[in-house]
Amino acid sequence: MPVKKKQNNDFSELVKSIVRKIPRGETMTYKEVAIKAKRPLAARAVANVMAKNYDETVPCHRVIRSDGGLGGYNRGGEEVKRAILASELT
DNA sequence: GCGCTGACTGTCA
DNA sequence: ATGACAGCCAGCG
Repeated sequence: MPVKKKQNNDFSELVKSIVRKIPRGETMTYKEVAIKAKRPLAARAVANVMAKNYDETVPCHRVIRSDGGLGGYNRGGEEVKRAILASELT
């Protein structure tokens, strides 16, 4: 019983493309991604794409909230975020 | 077609 | 600074 995930639509791939473009060590907020995805108000939809349709090709951990929080990938704290970033930076 | 939900965001109290 | 409310987009029942 696979987890419920969204289908791959243009929006999903678009969002994934945006996140994929994020340089390692850098982080982008859902809002920024949504804006680049031509949907400046679709921060939630972006989050959904990651949540239900996250790909290994998409470093969701580089996508954070506007508050500076991680969001839902690790849900631990900025420390975890730094750990991941540092890990890929290695 | 309607309503709910979600890894969200911004504003008001 | 914290809590609550409303708004937005997309998918699913």
